[in-house]
Amino acid sequence: MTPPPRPDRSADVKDKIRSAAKRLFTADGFDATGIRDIAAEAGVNPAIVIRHFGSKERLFVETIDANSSWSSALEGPLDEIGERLVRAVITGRRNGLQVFGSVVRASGRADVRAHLQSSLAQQFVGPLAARFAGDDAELRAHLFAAQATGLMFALSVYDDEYLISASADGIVEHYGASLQRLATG
Amino acid sequence: MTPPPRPDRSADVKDKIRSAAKRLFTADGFDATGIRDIAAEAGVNPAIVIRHFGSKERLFVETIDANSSWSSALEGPLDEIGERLVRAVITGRRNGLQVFGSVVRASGRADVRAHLQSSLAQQFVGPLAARFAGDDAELRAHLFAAQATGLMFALSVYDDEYLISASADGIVEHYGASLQRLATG
DNA sequence: GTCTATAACGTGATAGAC
DNA sequence: GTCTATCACGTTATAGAC
Repeated sequence: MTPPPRPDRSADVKDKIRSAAKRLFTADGFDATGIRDIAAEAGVNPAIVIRHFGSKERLFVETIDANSSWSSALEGPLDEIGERLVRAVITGRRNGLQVFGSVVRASGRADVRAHLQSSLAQQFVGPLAARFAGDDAELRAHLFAAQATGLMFALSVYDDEYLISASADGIVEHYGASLQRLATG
Repeated sequence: MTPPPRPDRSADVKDKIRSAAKRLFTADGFDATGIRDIAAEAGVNPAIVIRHFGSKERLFVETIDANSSWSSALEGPLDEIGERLVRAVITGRRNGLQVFGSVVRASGRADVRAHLQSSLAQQFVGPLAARFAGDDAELRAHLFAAQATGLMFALSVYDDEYLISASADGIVEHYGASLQRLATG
């Protein structure tokens, strides 16, 4: 009568798939990593990946979060937010930028684009708009997000070698100040 | 001895393929448009597309230019360059943004990324660095490009609905001024 | 000999039978 | 859960047409 212990082996398998997918998607991007690669790394059969997650695209969306790396930089004093965010993007884990790049490149798919939009809205624009002052606060929050993603874009999508190897201080000074202007005028 | 009349039928075919490719790549993106779609629209056989252009990727690179739409906005007085560029991006052909988005999403491929980099360097960063003053002119030119692409990115890649339907004047006022700061301090 | 067309190969994601 | 089939894709081999 007592239900069997139910170790629920499938939760285990899903986790293994998730972490394999996360590593491969981050390193190689959406297109270049196949279901077979993920399955091999997780030690399971390719078909069960689809069976558990529905499609490669859904697995990607469920596994990857484009903006989690620097949302913490949005907290703290508002009059230094530009500098703080720029520094977080530049010096933060290179991993965060890689993830951002892989999401951007996969954003042709509707589900991925929707995920990118809502992630930016919830982790970026929303919190900013709530803190900014003035009646154009929402507009400035959107523009702040656009400018911030511009830097991530340069570092992770088109790989601006000059900026990648430039001194952090120079970037912080100029780009941070330019961002700050949108936050506090 | 006289060279043959050279009707060169193949130039004709190449042109038809090019314009079909341009339209489809722009409208649907790199992944979603197949060689077979392009061939059908051009009225030719799929195999000759590859024969003439080598690969789908090379056809893409040869057909699409991510930044040609607004490079003209970089000319003119330097003390209004921020406003001028923002206005060009916002009010310019929606086509230019679509092309930009399709290049960005295809930038996982090495050839496409290289093309995007050199296009930005030659049409954007180079001319800017030459006109900016100060010893950090080159750094500011790169940051200017990063910020400018941030706006294009918002409008064409993650499709920020708020910005897309916002009044041009508000965006020009804030983002243009923030850009201008990098151009002339 | 160059341009074009037909058919086929290899690989990818995914669906269905067992 | 596993295996196999299916379908679409980019690409290539090959052979015909001018």
